Amino acid sequence: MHMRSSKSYVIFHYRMNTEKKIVTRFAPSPTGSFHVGSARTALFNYLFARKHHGKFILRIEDTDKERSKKEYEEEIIDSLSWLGIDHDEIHRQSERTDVYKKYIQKLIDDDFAYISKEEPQEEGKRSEVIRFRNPHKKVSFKDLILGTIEFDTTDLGDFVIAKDMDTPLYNLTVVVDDFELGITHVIRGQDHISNTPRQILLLEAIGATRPLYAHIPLILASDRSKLSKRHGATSVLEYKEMGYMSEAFLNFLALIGWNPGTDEEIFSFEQLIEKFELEKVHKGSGIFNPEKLDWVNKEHLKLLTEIEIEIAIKKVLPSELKQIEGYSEEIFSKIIPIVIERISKWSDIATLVKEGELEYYFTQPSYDSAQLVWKKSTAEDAKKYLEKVIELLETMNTEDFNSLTVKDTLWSYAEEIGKGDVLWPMRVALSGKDRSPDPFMISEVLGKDETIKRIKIAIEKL
RNA sequence: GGCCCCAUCGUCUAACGGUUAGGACGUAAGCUUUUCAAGCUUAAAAUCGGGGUUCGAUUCCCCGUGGGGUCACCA
Repeated sequence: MHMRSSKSYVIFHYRMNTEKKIVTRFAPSPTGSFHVGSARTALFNYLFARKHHGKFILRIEDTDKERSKKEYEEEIIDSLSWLGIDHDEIHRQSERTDVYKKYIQKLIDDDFAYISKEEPQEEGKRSEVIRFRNPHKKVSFKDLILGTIEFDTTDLGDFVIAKDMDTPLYNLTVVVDDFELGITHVIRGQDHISNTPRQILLLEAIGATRPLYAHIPLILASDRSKLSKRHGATSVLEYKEMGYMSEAFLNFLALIGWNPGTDEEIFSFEQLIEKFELEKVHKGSGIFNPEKLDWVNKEHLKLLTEIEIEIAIKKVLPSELKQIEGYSEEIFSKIIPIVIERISKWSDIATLVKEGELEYYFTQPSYDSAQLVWKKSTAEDAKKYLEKVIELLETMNTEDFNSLTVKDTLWSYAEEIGKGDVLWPMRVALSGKDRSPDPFMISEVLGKDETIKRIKIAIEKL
């Protein structure tokens, strides 16, 4: 955006100075695992607040004493902390009963609410609750994402706002807290749209200013249904355990329902804050696509420096790796570049180890002698070629033995005989695998002596 | 079912009312120093349907259809 005239510049500054500070909140209830959808809601609230140098509040909505669990609250905190979404304030609704009580009393005093005698139809229901006196009017609000939404609140009836003076319910606590905490923007999932008219009625009754609403699209499973356990991992911590990078995970989440309008897709957390715009958030829900997550994660992986990789990788090394015969840190640090190229997330390392894809770097592989023979060449040929390979390798300097020099040494011979005829048996001699990195890279890791030793073993087998 | 919301490739998405409807993931094919991985190139793949408005609709309006949300003394 360019300033077109001094006039708009003035207006811009005027607004900067007079607009009140933006305050957003993320208000999860600790009644279950911390979901990826919740993470995205938290992210958008965070991004918006940070971008505008506002405040981001975490509010634990634990008014339901039966369903709320401390362990779930801890999961929320842990998840957000892994994601790097830090809050400026934290509040627990269970600790604010007195505040709500005051408002309930006022509502009753002002005749906006009343104590209602009930005939309990179900077990556990009370014979007396506090209901809001519905004014039966039309309510409309301008959603920042969806535009104007209108409801006829008559359909809502006299909804219950508290079970008793000390047991307020969701709609009441939300309205009171958003007001008392000075929330300017309520950014939440579209599943809350139908709560909005109730909350508007309530906030008008308590004389609260109305916040701006932004209902963000939902994240759906691949069959367009609600994301649930049967679709695979739904909790944020599961993704942490699967070895995704938090920054990549956030990047991926942000892209469901939002994009900066350019072709760029890979963003750091800082870039996300810088580029995020509520106005660019979509209306329609999006599907959680795990393949794209893998790709985004891999892109972030590629951006890491060698040191970062080394630190990260050491944290996730499976214990099985160290149990491999011949394991050494020295060899392992040599294969890090090879490993990085073949994974998209940290847990893939464990898979590589489990599938024996790393073992041969540390220890002599076992394999069937038939594997050593490339296509139509014979065992005798393979033997002959390998003997020549050794002869060539012997001429090399131990200090100067790396994938490039090995390649230089062997290349013309391989081309002369046939690349597959020479390189395939060499590669199998070193790895024992039908599939692996090329023989030059493996040679570099193994070093001259071990390379020659393994080829000799192969020759014995032929 | 009532109320509310939504609708571009399989998926995530771009496109002042004028584009050969663009990009990315995934898929397929090919290339690159044997295999695998990575990389590169190419391909297939979309404006839900019907009416308007307009010289011209992906874009604006209406009606269908489809999908989703929500209808608690849960949040």
